[in-house]
Formats: sequence, C-alpha cells, structure tokens
Amino acid sequence: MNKKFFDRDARIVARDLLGYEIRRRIGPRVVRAVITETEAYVGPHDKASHAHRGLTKRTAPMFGNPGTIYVYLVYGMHHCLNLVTREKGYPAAVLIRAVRLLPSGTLINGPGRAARALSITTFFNNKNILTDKRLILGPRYLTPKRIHTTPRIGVPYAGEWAHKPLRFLIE
DNA sequence: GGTGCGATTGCA
DNA sequence: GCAATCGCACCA
Repeated sequence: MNKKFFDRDARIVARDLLGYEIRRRIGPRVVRAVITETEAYVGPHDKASHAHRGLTKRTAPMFGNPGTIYVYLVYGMHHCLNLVTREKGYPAAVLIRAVRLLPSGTLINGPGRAARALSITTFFNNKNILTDKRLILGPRYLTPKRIHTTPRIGVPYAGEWAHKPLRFLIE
C-alpha cells in the first residue's frame, strides 16, 4: 500500500478498498477488520460532498495528501471515517461504511458503528493512514467476486448526485 | 453573536 | 416515527 493507491479517482479507490484489511492498534491490542462497504465522494462538484462548499476548517483534511484520514462528527454523536484520495489540493474521499471484524467475521454495518468498532475519533483527523502507527491498511484479505453498486445513503439534498451509483458493497 | 442542521443510530 | 447532541457553516 502506497501513496499511488490513494492518488486516484475516489470511485476507483472505493472499489479497490473492498476486501482490504484495516488494522487499529490500541497499545498492545490490534483490532482487525475487512472493509466491505464504501462510498466515493468524488470532488468539489459532487453536491453530496462536504467539500462542495469549498475549503473550510472542517473540510481541510479532504484537500490533503493522498491517504489523509478525514474524521468528522455527525449528529453530534457518531464519527465517520474517510480516506482522502487524489492529489493534494483536490478534495475527494472514500467513506468506510461497513467492515467485518476478524477473525469472528461479525458484520459491522453503518459508518458510525464501523468507526466505533475501530475506536476511531477525531484524534485521527488529518493524520495519514500511510504513516500512522495506530491505523493502517493491512494486506488484501479477499478478492471480491462481485461488487454491488447503489446510490449513496443519506444524501437526498445532493440533487442528481444523490442518485449516482457511488456506494460499493461486497457479500 | 445567533441559528440550523447533518455522509446516523437506537429505541418507542 | 423520532429524539439524541454538538461542531461548524453561514448569516448578521
């Protein structure tokens, strides 16, 4: 896993991340999970993206280097984990919406639950998954046979962008 | 300085 | 069906 992996269109990265292992190190303990659902937020023209309104304090991480971790708080209580794609200065990211814990295989559905399962808070905001010791991508755990595609969840305000097939799932 | 709401979740 | 709960974008 390297910078080039993330320096690509968010749609490509969102599909490629499916089946990869993500590891959260908490002291001596490691939480392992397989990414099973993602969404792509493709650029500043994407009306569903936080970056649609431009560079703000909140969205600054989305304009960062490939592999930058973007964590935000929604509804005052849930954290959402995103990985920034494309070159520095171009805001795009992939939202991690679901994972399967290893080795149990327990499915953790929903971005808030997935972030919580990995103990992700805003501590990780603006860090980089390529260099951080506490959150890393592991090896590919499986190669998806079939990738299902649907519109993204919870973005009815995004006009035409609400319908675009930018949510990706396996199993 | 004030206001409104969200890339959600859990419970009635 | 709806309350929870807060950082921040936006307006004044």
